[in-house]
Amino acid sequence: MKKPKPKPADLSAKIAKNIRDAIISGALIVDERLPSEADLSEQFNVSRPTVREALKRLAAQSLIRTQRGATGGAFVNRISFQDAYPQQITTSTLLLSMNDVSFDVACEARYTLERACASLSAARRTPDQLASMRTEIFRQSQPALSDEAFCASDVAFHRALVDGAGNPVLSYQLAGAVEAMQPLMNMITFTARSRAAIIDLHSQIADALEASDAPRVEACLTELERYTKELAQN
Amino acid sequence: MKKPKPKPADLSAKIAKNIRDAIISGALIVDERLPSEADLSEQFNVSRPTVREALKRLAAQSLIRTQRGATGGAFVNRISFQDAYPQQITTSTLLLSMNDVSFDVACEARYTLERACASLSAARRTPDQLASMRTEIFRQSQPALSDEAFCASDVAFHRALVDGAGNPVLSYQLAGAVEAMQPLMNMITFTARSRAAIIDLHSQIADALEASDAPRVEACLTELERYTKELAQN
DNA sequence: TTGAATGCAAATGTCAGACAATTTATGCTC
DNA sequence: GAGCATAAATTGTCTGACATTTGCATTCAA
Repeated sequence: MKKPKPKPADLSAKIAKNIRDAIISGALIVDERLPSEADLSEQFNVSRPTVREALKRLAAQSLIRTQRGATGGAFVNRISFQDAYPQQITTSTLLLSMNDVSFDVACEARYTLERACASLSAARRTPDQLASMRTEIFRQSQPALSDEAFCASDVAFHRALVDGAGNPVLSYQLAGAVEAMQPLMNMITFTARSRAAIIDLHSQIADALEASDAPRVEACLTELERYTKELAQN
Repeated sequence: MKKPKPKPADLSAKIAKNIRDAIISGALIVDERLPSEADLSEQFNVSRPTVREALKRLAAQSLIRTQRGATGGAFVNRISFQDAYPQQITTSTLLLSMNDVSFDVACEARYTLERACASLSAARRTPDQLASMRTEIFRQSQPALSDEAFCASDVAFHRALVDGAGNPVLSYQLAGAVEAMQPLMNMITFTARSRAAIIDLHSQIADALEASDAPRVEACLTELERYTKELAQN
């Protein structure tokens, strides 16, 4: 009655949750070494394989890392933004492909978030980031570029724009939204004319960022959103 | 020479990557059943415990689910937004706490993203979502509320605002940014006066959303960001 | 005395086989 | 035909063992 359906979690899941909670709460701090697998199996009263399954779950989330040898063991991992990117992107990509998210909805989310970065990026973008954008624009102008490579360059351009905001938290959150769109974008075939239109908007964005003209960046992004949706309908 | 440092991944990690790639590429489709653990151990030429470690890694990412019994096995999971929320929040929270992200940077990211939702939410928020916000505002006005409960209600209010945009992708991406801030917010002590100021802004936001006045929502959020940062400095 | 080689110990990685628990399908009985 | 018992398939867990890696202490030689 008290538990009508809350599934009776497996032992390895319970143990993983136990350790995960300890990490989140701060009871286990970064780089701290967990007890050995043998010790853990004794503490939790389970066998070593079960403990290992639990540790692998945590390793899959980058919460711990393991090291062999005499002073080895499992250590609480300092999750870096770099560690978190691939997972974030994988999850976002699968969310879009598995849940019948329409192109328009995904596109709207992406450009809405990106516009949010516009004013910060206009104020803070570094010369380096501007140069990255110009490089990608040049790459996109090569007619021999495949559609996929064009999309990849498009992603790189927009990531440089986002990184221009100089806020790592923002960059991380946006990575999922921007990169997860790529498989959807890959389904579009770009004509020479549509490429030219996109490149033109990219150039305007780069110019506006260089001039610290945030409203114009936002306007270009809005136009880019509209144009992308239009392309996707054909 | 070809591999200066690429770590020699463990067998269970290799197998997990193998299956994960198959899922991402679409070679394995949603709800498809993987071979049994015995079959997999034969296919990959490893023992069953090793296969199981690999499957647990995938289960930790919600890529598969397992079921016992005669017709049981491991099935490709349809990742729902609901599945992805907790992971997204856990990762975001740890990223903030483990990487010395300053309160200001996290706060800026959060409110920048939230402002991005303002115009959509002003146009689309449902009466239900407005009611949720009013409910949270009322809750926040109870003087007996603990600081932690006040923060939790604050999160609920802002999530209703974000959900008002009616874009699940946006809601998902924002969840990480908003919820991950909570541990940082919990370190603030709210005086009666600061609570009143926050509640007043919340009310203004709800009013502006009801009136579909997007610019005013954005202005209030900006003021709320400024005020929150000010509180954090004391 | 110093340095390098060696061996030991501790820990994770892997394997093999067995049994338990759970769920479905099957076949038997009435 | 319905209901019940049984069997089969599959994951969950345990036990024990061996392989591999790594750090450290010890030992031996220069």
